[in-house]
Amino acid sequence: MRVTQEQMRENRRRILAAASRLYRDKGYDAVGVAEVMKAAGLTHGGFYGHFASKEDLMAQAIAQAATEVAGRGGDLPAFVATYLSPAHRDDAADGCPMAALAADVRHRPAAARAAMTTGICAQIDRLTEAVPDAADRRREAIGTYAALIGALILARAVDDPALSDEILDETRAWMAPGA
Amino acid sequence: MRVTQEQMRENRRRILAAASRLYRDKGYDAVGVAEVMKAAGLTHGGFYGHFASKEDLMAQAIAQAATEVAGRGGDLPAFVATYLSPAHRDDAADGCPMAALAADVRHRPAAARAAMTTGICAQIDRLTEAVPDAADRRREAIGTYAALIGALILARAVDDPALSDEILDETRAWMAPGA
DNA sequence: TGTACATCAGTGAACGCGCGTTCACTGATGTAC
DNA sequence: TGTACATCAGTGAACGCGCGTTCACTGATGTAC
Repeated sequence: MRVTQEQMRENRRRILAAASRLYRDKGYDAVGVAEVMKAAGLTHGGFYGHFASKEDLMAQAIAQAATEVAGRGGDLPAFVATYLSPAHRDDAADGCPMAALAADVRHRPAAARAAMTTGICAQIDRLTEAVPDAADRRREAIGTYAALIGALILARAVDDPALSDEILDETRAWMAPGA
Repeated sequence: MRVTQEQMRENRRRILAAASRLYRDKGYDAVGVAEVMKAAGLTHGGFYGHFASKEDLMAQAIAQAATEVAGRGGDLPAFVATYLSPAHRDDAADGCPMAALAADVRHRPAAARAAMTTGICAQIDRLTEAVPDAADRRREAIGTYAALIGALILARAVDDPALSDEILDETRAWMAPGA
């Protein structure tokens, strides 16, 4: 059943969006091609009309997610508070793709790593602009980014809710001693 | 071919050690039971005499790795420098199990998460003791730990060596402004 | 504008490979006498 | 101490399931006249 060219582009967009959500939620290895296609409202056979392989999908899903992250204005404390919120911790599917996938991308082929690198660069640049004028804005941005991602990963790994909350709260307090 | 009881315990130790190394190096999903057994010098059939399942092995491998992490004295700057060194980044197999596996453990069964939680708690406690006397030693320990793990994960994810080095160096400098 | 036909996005059955797991068997260990 | 035997850690072939990938087919789209 052939579909409109526009419908085909829309289908491709839905596949990427579904893959991005599922990968962040469950991890790359736990998500199959059939599951992604079903989430996009299609059957698995048509997958290879859009992507060369499952690895190709992952690289493109990361590339797309990396460009989506943008958007936040220059309010760094507000960004930090949102990033280290329980809501973000508990909703990885709609959250930061780097926190969810950066550790995994180490084991993936070059294309996925390249897409991840682009996203990390962009995020560091964005954070650098958000840092109040100071001598080492980029250093501040990198350190802050590392602490954000590390705290979110630790808070998600731990099975004790109180400890998880403590990691989020204390990391936030540690980064903004004045607040 | 039955072996000595002591040899059996030694074999079990070797399986756990091989699994711990392989998981840190390649990730849990990429390492098969047969590969672990081969690395331990055995054949795959004997695996289930030692462990109930692959998941059971992972939980026990994490539990063991978590207790091994100990050892560092109270020299926090030296620990940070070692942790954020290129050598540690490039040798995940022998490196920090939390940086390698914490993001992954979110998708694993309860036993693995519990073992990881124990390890993270222990590491935070150890860091807390290493922090010079201050009002919020535990806060400092948690924030430092988050930054260490986040920086190492980012440095390992990125495919640009210069950026990777920069992440390690700037995070270290950011955490110790006085040094 | 209307018609005939070639194109091709999507379908779903099938393939093949890898991996976790099982099991009959082996032969050295440990024990009872 | 030596012998006979039961135990059982390890072996390797085999099973079965899931998943990535392929492919013949369908039927709506887009195009040539």
